[in-house]
Amino acid sequence: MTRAPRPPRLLDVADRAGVSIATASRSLNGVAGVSPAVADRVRQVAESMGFVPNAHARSLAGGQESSVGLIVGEIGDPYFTEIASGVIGIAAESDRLVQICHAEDPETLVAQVRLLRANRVGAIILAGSGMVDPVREAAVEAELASFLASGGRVAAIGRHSLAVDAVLPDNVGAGRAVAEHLLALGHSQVAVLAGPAELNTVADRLDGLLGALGSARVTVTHHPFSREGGVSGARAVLDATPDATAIVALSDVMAIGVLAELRERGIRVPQDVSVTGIDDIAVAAELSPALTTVRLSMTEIGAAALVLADQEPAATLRSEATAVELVVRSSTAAPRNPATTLR
Amino acid sequence: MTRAPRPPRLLDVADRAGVSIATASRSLNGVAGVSPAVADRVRQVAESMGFVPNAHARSLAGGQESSVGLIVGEIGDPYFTEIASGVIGIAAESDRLVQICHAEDPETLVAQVRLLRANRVGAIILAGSGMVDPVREAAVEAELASFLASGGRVAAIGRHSLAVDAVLPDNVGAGRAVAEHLLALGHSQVAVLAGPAELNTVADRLDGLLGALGSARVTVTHHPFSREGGVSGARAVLDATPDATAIVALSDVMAIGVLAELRERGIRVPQDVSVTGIDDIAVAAELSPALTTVRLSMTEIGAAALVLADQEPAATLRSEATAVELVVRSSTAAPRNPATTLR
DNA sequence: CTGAAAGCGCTTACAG
DNA sequence: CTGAAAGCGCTTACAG
Repeated sequence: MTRAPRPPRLLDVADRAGVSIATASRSLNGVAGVSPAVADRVRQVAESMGFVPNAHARSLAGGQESSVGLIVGEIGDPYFTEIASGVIGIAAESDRLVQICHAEDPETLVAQVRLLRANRVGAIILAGSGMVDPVREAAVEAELASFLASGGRVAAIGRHSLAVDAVLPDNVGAGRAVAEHLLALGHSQVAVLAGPAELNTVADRLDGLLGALGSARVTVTHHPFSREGGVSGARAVLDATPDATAIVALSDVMAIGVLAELRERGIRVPQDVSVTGIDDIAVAAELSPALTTVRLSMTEIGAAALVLADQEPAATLRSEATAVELVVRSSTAAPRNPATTLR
Repeated sequence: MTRAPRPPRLLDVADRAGVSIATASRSLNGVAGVSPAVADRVRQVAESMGFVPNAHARSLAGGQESSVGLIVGEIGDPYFTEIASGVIGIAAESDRLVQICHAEDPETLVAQVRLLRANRVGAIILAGSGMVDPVREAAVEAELASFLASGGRVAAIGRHSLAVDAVLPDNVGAGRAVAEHLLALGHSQVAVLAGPAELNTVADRLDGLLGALGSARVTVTHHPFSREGGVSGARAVLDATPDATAIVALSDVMAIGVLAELRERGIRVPQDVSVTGIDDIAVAAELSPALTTVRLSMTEIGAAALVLADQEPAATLRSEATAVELVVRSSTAAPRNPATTLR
């Protein structure tokens, strides 16, 4: 390997092609007003030299912003993975890179938005759930306002108190769909494993669920929105409310933990107890038993969020509601004989 | 919202603080040689103005490169998701953003490396498998050589013909571990569902497998490295070699498809046929039945790759081999009575 | 310890 | 159609 030669600059291309740097720039960017012959030659020279325009210089000089920032809770979580896949798909269509970062709480969120701003991304997609308490989002709000004010685009996924465009999966409807399904099956003893109460997503799903569950006897406990949260939630239910005939996890990932814990204890699903999730992540159909859940279509939602952010800003905030669909698989059935308990 | 005011610049901060732009820069970057009092004041002013340094200008002016580029096959594939999680974790420790892009073939790979170069990332992590045929990687090789020559860092995951540092999961050992497990169980009719033959990962896993399987009767067919590949592979096996007592998928994602197809047909695992995967993705333990597989620890490997790329370039290429571990779960057992077939 | 100035690699009015 | 020049927002020798 030779001594670190810097990559060729536009100037090098222009020299080699025998034109000015301005003409070279125009040729490479396909700006009108360059004779086709010259433009062609410049392009060939650039190609032959392996010229890659410096995106930083381009952005500094006022060229179009390109990349998109995506903030997720944790990319390893299938919910966020699918959103990321949708966002990356749309971004790739216009050769844009997606810069991904993690943020689980409002404080980290602010820091990540700043980092994305420092990198002058053209758009930011907020994939994490909003907080029920708007005060906790005030700092984020301010940071995003500055970004928007300087021409940035933002789209959130899910309800936020933030004044930004948003794609809104019908979380209330998802909760309701689960409730109606369980009611139709005849369940009246339902244990709900909710995620953190401070999240909008949880609040909405819970609203839909409790609103529709009506007369059924219901207990709600809160746990982390993770497999481990599902495991500990299942344990809590087994201890405190062993007469439950259905365990409702407010996310598929939690449901995975519930199924694991029940399997561990030899409790059969759905014969002894029914289990449901929400999200319909890709593996939901492959679980044991296959999980009854509600499809939110996160990949599509991720894609929709970037499409929304790419649109010209409107005078008024846009929000795009997306439909959900109950997917009945093998983890739910009519309740067992009410006389028995899980203990 | 007011008329798009541009974000504050370093100059604005300097003015407000009553110092030169040079001093402001030094203060904010913690460069030695500024009186503590002045530095403090500048930092406070910057904070109060919501100043976010322009990463592009900083990079252009010769400041440290920051972000890292990650090229995966498809972020929705758990194998890549886990790698991404590891990379993002390490990057976040030093406030770096990870720019993720997709590339499934060498041509796209070249384009993505260019895009990453244009964005002047400091390091590129190549997560996709290398190609058996080095000719197909020639263009990538050239592109990476330019990047390396201009001071970029690169680390590949898995064996490539590329002259770059690499973290090498023991794919040969993984194949061998599966073979030995099956042999110990008494299987002698093994159907192997391999991924695309052109991938190094597949070639290595196959080498280890076939080398150890020795006398056993083995058939090998190639399918896409996906759930669908597993489904069609299982169908092919059922049609062509119904006397197989074990189906070896060369990746967990394919194994998911195999399990789904067998379940569909009412073929019991492991009573009628044993099934194995490789990778040990997070959901492997939650499948029905829980999948016997080989743990590669992709999250750790992703992290190790960035750590490797972050090290000072060495005179000689570095490669870091990582260990694999057989994880026996419920999808394997001794073969059924040899007289029966899957049909 | 501090500042004036050059320069990073582009784009884009402004002239011609 | 083409070019000279200014400027984007920083960092870093170079002086003092």
